[in-house]
Amino acid sequence: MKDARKIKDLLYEQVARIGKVFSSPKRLELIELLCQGEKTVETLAREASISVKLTSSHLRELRMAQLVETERQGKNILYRLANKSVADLWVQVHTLAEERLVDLQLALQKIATQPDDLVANDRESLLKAARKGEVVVLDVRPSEEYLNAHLPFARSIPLEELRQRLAELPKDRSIVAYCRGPYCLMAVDAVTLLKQEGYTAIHLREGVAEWALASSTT
Amino acid sequence: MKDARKIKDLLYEQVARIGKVFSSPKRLELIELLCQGEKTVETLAREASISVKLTSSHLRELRMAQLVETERQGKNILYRLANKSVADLWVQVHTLAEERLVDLQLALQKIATQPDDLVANDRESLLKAARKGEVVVLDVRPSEEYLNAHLPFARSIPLEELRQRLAELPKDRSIVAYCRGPYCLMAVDAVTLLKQEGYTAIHLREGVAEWALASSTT
DNA sequence: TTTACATTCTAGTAATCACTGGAATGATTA
DNA sequence: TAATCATTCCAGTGATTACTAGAATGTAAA
Repeated sequence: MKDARKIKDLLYEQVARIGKVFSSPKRLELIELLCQGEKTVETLAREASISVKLTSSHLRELRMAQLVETERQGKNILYRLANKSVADLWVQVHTLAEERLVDLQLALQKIATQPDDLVANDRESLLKAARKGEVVVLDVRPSEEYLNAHLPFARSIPLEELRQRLAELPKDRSIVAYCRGPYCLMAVDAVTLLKQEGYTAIHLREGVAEWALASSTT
Repeated sequence: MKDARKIKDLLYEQVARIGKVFSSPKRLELIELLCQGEKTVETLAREASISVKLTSSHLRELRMAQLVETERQGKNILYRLANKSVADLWVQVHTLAEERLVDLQLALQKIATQPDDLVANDRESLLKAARKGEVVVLDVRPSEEYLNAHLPFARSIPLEELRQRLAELPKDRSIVAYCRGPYCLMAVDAVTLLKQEGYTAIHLREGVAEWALASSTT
């Protein structure tokens, strides 16, 4: 058979369809947003700072690669990831990127004002401390995202409300703030604010998707 | 800060560099070949059925994304994956593709003449049977690839030599043949040949990379 | 029906990409 | 030195991509 080549080309082409989805920065951002739960086109567009129309076309790419599903809800159309594997792959791709790309490492270092990130193997000890109430795990994402899924023992105070609700937080314990993941800056802002106000605050780079993948493989 | 957008764009752009590598069919094929061990440009070009020059430029992309390393060995330059994570990501990408893309599922079904694939959860039982010698695990890849890494208890008979070396195989036990992975057709050919010659032969879709990832996560 | 949400079509721009061919350059071995 | 392996530069083709804009279409709630 000399058509072995044709068959192979066809197979790799199909796999490349998935790869293509992960080759556009904006599409990656949309995937990360969808990792936080289902969202409307408008929300996605706003959060990713692009037009509704462009969002729509990126979502179309995602739909054609079978990576997202849609559901009509009244006037809105909700988009969600088709599968946990999609969120997992996003985490694995950005993890490999962080592992290999020096430029990305440098950019991430600039974001963290202090070297106060908790790293992956601290997950167990964080969990233990949170269970005992020794630290407060703080979810600063919008509350819908918290309601969809959150880290164990986490409390929700969206970044927008944080300044008004500071009184809810204790000053005698460490506050571990997290948001959507390493590329979301909300937790960074939260930590900055908390430190200004005299709290002990730590930034956790992991989001729900990162936590879920790490938990399922250990 | 209104430059939060700029920072985010920069971060996602970096991750997309990795995604871009996985968006070209030929690059995927090169990655799969490199999963079998280090290879020269010439070998890669021949195996992927493309020109040396084009191979060289694809490898350049891979190098710029820090996913491969090179080493000079005499006249040749050897390429190898920078990291086990790269092989793992390849497996995860093609696994997700097989999970989500109906076209790919159909194409793969056509390849397997019989529905005689061993599936993932049979790994343990295959291992047990191989250990006891109840089945023969047969590696039909070129012997350099076998020497670089192979499945536990596997024996090496490259596809090219199989017809001449049939006598080495027993007729009273099942022969489980594998090659580079689900997109490599060598094991399919081997099984076809073995069945013609009266052997009991089964096709294992997993290659070394797939096996390694599955073993490390369970 | 009007309004809001969402997609689709067309059309266009600017950029990038995969691939080919020719010619030049290096590095290494014999 | 010549031969081999590999990369690079140039130039060019054809295709695809990301994005924007305007207009039309569809779907569902008020």
